[in-house]
Amino acid sequence: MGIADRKIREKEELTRQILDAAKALFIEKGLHKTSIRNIADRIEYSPGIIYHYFKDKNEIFHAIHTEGFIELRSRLQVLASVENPMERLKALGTIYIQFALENSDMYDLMFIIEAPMDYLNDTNTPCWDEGMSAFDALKSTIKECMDLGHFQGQELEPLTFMIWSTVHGMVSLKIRQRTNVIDPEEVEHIVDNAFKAFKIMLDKV
Amino acid sequence: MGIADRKIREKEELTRQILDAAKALFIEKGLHKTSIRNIADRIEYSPGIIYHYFKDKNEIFHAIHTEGFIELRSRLQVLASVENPMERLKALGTIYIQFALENSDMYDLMFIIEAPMDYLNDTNTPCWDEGMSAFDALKSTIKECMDLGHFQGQELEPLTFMIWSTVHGMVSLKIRQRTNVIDPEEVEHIVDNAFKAFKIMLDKV
DNA sequence: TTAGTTTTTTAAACAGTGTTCAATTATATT
DNA sequence: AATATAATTGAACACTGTTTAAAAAACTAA
Repeated sequence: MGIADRKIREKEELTRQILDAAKALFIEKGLHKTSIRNIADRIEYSPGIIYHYFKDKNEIFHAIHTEGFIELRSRLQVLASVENPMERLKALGTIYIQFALENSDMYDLMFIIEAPMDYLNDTNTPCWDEGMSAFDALKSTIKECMDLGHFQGQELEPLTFMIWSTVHGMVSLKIRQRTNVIDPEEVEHIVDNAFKAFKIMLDKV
Repeated sequence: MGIADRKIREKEELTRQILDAAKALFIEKGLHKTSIRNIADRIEYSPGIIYHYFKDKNEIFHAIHTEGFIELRSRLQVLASVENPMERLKALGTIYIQFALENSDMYDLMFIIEAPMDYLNDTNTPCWDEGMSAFDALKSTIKECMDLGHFQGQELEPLTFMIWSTVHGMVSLKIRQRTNVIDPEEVEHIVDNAFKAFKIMLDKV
């Protein structure tokens, strides 16, 4: 059935249009100032149509959050060539921070706002797959470090969560404008310097 | 003028009523589900009245955020009796985390949501005083640690921001439901264990 | 080509949001 | 008691996410 195929294709195309419009508006106007009507306006459809393609706004947020993880994963691909696990761990942090600060709205969506997690709760999805696989990737790198004798006296999972928390903490304080505790001229480089401080620490233990 | 005094007192009383109602609703319904009309309903006034006491919703958020800092500061008072700065630093982290998890809506208000920072921007307030003084308190404890020979090769400010980021990262990932990357049964204690991992690290450097 | 069926899309409505402001009510002063 | 001042309200405005009956479009079969 060629017609049925085309219909499926058309449905997918509109789904993409909605997500692309939403994504573009997130960057242009910010996450909070993007409404369903804004998205509908941009794709030149009535607002109602969106609810035939997505359950609610949270599902749109979740879908884009998933695409953010795909982008992050692809950025982390280059780490495969880094042999030394300690070097790889540090490079992972650098890429993570870079991703967060270059795509702060996307990072916000992935790791700060409630919407994508609310979607998981609403649909009774027990696991946050995207988060889990990212966490596992970090965990396995840290495991390799431990196998080489680093981080002695530490447990793998708490340590992994702690390291993730450190970089998340830095970028989320920056994104949510809590870095104004420091000299405004220095703010630009504070995250960089703080991450350097963290790398110094990691090397010592 | 007794009448003028009473008028001032009455104005202060209504201001307090508004803030108390808002605070109570934040805890009962959550930050996001509390509206100006909810607050007005609770104090049995019309919604319009609130705008004679506060510029906008952000100012209410900011005012309560300030009270959160007073509460946090008072909790940190006990640290004065801890002589050893390393012990004090670790105890500071413990109290900070406890405060955050016991008053997650208040923590959200203080360190995650945009509203109080938006208020500072709207009113052209250059400094985030509450954040700065909390940061300075942390900084001076870490300075004492460094004077005793800890954290060699580190710069004070980046290190301070890094340590803050670590605890902030842990609690904010928890508060915004990103801890579901771990076995649900372990989630309860993950922040505790991660902070233990951090303390082990601090002791080694 | 026409008639009937199915799918897609819309417009309007609902209940809510923050905010503003003219009109009203209450209080204080002369 | 009349006037001036301050406090409070209610309705309106321009939004928000979401639902749904109705209209439009597309497809199928005679």
